[in-house]
Amino acid sequence: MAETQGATVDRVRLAPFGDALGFLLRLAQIDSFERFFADLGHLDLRPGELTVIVLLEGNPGVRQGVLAEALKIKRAHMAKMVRALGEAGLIRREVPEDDRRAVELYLTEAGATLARRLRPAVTAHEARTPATLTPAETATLKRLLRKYLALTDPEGTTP
Amino acid sequence: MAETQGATVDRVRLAPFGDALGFLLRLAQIDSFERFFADLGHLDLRPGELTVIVLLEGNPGVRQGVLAEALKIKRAHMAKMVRALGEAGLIRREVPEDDRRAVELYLTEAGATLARRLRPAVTAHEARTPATLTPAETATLKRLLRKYLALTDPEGTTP
DNA sequence: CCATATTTGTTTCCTAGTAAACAAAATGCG
DNA sequence: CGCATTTTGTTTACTAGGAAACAAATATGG
Repeated sequence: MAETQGATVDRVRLAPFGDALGFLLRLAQIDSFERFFADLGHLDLRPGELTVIVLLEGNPGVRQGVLAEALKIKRAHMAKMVRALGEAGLIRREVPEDDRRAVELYLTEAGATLARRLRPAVTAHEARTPATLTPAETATLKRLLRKYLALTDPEGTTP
Repeated sequence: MAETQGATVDRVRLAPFGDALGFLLRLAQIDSFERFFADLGHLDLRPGELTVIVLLEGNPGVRQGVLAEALKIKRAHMAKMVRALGEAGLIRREVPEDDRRAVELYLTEAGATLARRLRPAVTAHEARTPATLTPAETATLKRLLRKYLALTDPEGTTP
């Protein structure tokens, strides 16, 4: 038995958090993260880095601050990922002529090769509906999350 | 202007992540976290600690491992919170006679006083529907999240 | 044109949480 | 009983990410 206290856990009264939206969202994100790893963990790349690599394929030359904002992570954190990906030889930083504060990001050859390898796995993962929801329910869930977030656009673009 | 590149952000092509469930969940959790802080930030207590204090009011003597499992955090992390809350004089650790590995948690007087002060704020926060969703939509969203998570029980108890 | 303010990215320190190795207690099986 | 296994909690080292202070470059208002 993995959990001696399995029976006891059932009796923790989670009120007033058990049905809170924030709590459900946290659990759902943990679960979704596990799904992500189950499908893509074999690629042994961190989720954030995988995201940047794949997005750079469709957005060559994007400024790292813009990418950070689109992904809702802070510039400070993006700077660290950019450094790591640069040291790994997967991306190239380029300072544009017209604004020498900025940094534009491009995939290196190695990065582009990796991106081509990642894309089908990512696409397959996205297409897979969670086992506990029907496709219609998944669509409704996504629609409500977008509405909650005041996003209107189901395409691959930021709001 | 806070964001010079605001216009540029709109043109980051987020495909294939822009409509991914995992991405939407991440954004939603960030938003929900901000809502939590907007309502409860003035209590200057960390969210995790607030959760433990309020839950201990309804679950006196719960074992810390059981509480960790119910909240889906690891025991290692719960151990740190327990130590911090103990040092702050808010909870008391008690080793039961019949199992001297275990630790049962109780609120101290100071902890109970704090819990009484927190409870109405938490209740009010939970009752508040997000501005972008109708109450019916919020209910549907929660129901779908519970189904996604394979939880059946909308009460304040773990599944 | 020049001083001031803002933007961009980086660094440093911090928080939340995980993973792995561990010790002590309890359980189980010969 | 006695030894191996499991459970419970802790410690240490790590990852993801944020906050604040900073420097360089650019924009702006006089």
